[in-house]
Amino acid sequence: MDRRQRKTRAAIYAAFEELMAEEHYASLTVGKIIERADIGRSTFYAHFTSKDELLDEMCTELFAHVFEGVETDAHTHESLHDITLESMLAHLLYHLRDNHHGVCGKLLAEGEPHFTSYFCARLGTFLAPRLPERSSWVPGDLMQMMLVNSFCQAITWWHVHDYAAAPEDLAHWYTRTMGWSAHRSTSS
Amino acid sequence: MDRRQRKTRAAIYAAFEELMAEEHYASLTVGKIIERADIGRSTFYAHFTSKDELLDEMCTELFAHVFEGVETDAHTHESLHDITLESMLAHLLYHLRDNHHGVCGKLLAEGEPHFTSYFCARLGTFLAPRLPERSSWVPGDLMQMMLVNSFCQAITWWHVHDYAAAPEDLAHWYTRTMGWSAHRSTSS
DNA sequence: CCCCTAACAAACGCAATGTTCGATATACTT
DNA sequence: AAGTATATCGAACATTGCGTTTGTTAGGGG
Repeated sequence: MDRRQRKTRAAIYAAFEELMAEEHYASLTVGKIIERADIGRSTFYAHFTSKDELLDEMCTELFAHVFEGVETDAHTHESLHDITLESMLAHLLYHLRDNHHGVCGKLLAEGEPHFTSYFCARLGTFLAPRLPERSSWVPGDLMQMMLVNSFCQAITWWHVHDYAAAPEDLAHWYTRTMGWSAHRSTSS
Repeated sequence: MDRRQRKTRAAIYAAFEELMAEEHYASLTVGKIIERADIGRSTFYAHFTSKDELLDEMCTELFAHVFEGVETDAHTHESLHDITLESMLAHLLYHLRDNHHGVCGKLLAEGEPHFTSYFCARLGTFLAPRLPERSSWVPGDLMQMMLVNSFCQAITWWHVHDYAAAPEDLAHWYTRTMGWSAHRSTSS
């Protein structure tokens, strides 16, 4: 890729992250982004069609880091047979807190619909194979929606409380509330 | 109140509900509302400062009907000692489905942040005194957030599936998933 | 070195917001 | 029934943000 393109892309990303730390995503405008990034209006639109697309692209990267990071960490730091769902979730929470200044928690807390649905979808595919067997008389998709979203709520709560609790505690509270504290992860 | 005011107010409400049934709340504009209501622009702003305020006002009315309806129904239709949390929730679901063509489910499904937080808050005050005692080592507000939001997810799921399931079933699935199916309501 | 193309600035049309103002019509009051 | 108050109208206005277009400039890659 052209060096100029890389530069402006980086500038946009940097401005975007700065601004997200300063105000709500909903109140961001393309005008603010290009001002902060110090680029021309038409240049922005040469790279992204909207601020939502910018967010999408950032999510793709971010989720790749976070979720893949969790998988590798889980296999590295613990004996394979000690991987519980709870410890996986604790790992995930570490990554969510430390990546990009907890932007995931922030966006969830803001209730940003785009982001929330995107994040829930990704979290769903991550959790689905790891969930314990549940009573078969509850529709699976309903069950998954509730479980995934409860975890999002936990993240939101964590963010609102400035990440004061330990990730392990939060993971424990979540798994306990959902009724499978000591379950062993079903995936390798 | 002046008859003229009542009339325009009613026209605005009617137009608003019609339009909400036709498209997403987010895509509504003041222009569409006044066109449908057939009133002048300045007239709208004489009554509401924005479409969000219109929604807020509608929520206040709607929630009053729904939640109060549930309370009176519960006391009317069942012997006092047979009131379980699950049956309360089933009642609530009946009201949510039948009031204003399931507008609550629609707005929850659209992930409208304003509405969702408003609804969750109201649902929280409704559920809080009725929840079973839970393990004290999970922060109470976190627990409530997860429980309340899971119920919202259940409503969303129901809406997406065109309210095909019976309210009793949904309430049962929810209480089972949250781990207190047969609990007796703690409030009278 | 030269061509290619990304970036730029400025301006545009568009859509939606929320406000203002004088004229008109409608409702309460007596 | 007449008179007064006021709600509505409608048209215009400034403002903000969007997304696009244009010709020009500056920089990178072959």
